[in-house]
Amino acid sequence: MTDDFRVRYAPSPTGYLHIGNARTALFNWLFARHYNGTFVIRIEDTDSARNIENGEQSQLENLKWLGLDWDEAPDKPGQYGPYRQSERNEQGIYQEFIDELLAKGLAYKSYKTSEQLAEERAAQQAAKQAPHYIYEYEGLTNEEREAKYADFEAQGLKPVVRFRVPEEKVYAWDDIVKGHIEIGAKEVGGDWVIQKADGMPTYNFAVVVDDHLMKISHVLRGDDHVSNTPKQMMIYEALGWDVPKFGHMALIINGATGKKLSKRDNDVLQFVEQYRELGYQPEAMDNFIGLLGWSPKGEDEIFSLEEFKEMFDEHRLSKANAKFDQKKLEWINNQWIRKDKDRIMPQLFDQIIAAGLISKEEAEKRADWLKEVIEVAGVDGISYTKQIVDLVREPFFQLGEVTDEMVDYLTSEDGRKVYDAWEKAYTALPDDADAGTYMATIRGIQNDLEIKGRNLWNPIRIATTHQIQGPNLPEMLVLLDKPAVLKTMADVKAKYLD
RNA sequence: GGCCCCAUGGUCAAGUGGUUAAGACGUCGCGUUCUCAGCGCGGAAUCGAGGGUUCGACUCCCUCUGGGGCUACCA
Repeated sequence: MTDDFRVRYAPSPTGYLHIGNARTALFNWLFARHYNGTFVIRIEDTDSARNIENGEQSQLENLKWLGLDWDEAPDKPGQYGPYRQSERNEQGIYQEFIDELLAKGLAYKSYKTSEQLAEERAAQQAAKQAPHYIYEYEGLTNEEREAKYADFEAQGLKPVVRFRVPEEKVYAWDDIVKGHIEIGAKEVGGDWVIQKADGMPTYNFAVVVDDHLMKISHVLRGDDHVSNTPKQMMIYEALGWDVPKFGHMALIINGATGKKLSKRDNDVLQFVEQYRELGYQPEAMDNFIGLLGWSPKGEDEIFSLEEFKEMFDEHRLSKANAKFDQKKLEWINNQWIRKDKDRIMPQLFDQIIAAGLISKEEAEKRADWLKEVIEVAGVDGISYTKQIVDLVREPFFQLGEVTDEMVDYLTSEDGRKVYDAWEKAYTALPDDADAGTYMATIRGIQNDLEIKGRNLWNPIRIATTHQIQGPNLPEMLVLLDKPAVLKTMADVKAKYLD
């Protein structure tokens, strides 16, 4: 580890780990690990009203699940702690710098009520002006201003602290992903709040203080922070601090709405947790997310975290927003599921057990059989492990309905002939016949009756499994219990053929 | 409205002045096969539009159009 590269992921515990956050975390991790730097996690919990119960814990847990680790965090204190802003605030870390700005006259106390602010804003909008904070102490001396403060205090008003924006300045930086960007100070909307009435610092202020104190060298974050950057640069400047390098990554877009992926979009699964429950693999999530807004040199698409780490190059970060492509995620997960079946098998067992198709004990007892069932049922076609349930249910655990179409196959002239021949042949076969034997038996019927294709296979398939389509029939027959199949056949015969 | 960013097929994207414009997902077709899945093969973009610059532009510049982000005592 070197101190040259110190990056951080700074979530606020207002919800569970979101795909967009996971991506920010992943790229920061990649950046840190690729350059042998330090990866810091800082919790930005300055909005107590929005913090949720298990937000922090759940986010960290899901980050771990994704295979990310960190060097400094609330649960792993380093030398720049604490790592929660609420705790840092309690220690007066922000207050110190707020006082400094106040003393230097670079910030001031403002007592305007939210009603006043709303009025001002409404008036400006009505006049077709951009909303812009109106400085209330224009032309006053320090003493006069202090006197006003005292007045307001006497009225019982609580102040916020606003930063006095140097309107004439222009802030510019060379963005790691977007290149040169410059934004005039007057565009930030006027003097902005650095400390709320409840004493908490605001995001744009705390982030600067913390990034500086934690010696963060590179800030990789979402595009949506571009317009915050000038605000933050003002603080660095006012406090005489060096500015870190910024990199603003393109956003992940909801394909349906075309907008930034939002927690309120119900048409897309938003949270890592949800994918985890469906049986997506962490490797697949990393793989997919790592390819959203970033591309490797070659033509391969399947990469492990370790490979991403080796290849990582911040210059290959994309500038354009990327739509979230669920289909591609499914394909990538399929690739990871198939990559190492033995590793996935326990998860598949769990899904089948959870669905109530088999008990845990029974699954263990018949593990070899269940493994075969999973394989034959078509595990190679699933997108996530939970899908295996629907694949194995019929005919291995339950029988489906016999549809009209199936009855037609069964009761046709060919169907009846095939059924009789099959019943005779199958009954005569040993209980442990293998797939080759079943295949040969069916081929034999084909030769004898000169019936082939669907007219041959469907009646047998339907009589034994109640299915008209499914995995290879001979392979299924090997896995099905012969007495049960005979019973199924007898029932079908009694109901439709007699 | 203002400011900022972006623009190669449905999607993710490679490509940094001269290429038959990679690859992947998805999709369509064909093949394998009783069917499904899988697998194999194949089809589909002239690079948002219009101007420039250049012997030559997907690649550079400008304008337009389109999309996105921000515009809180949220982060």
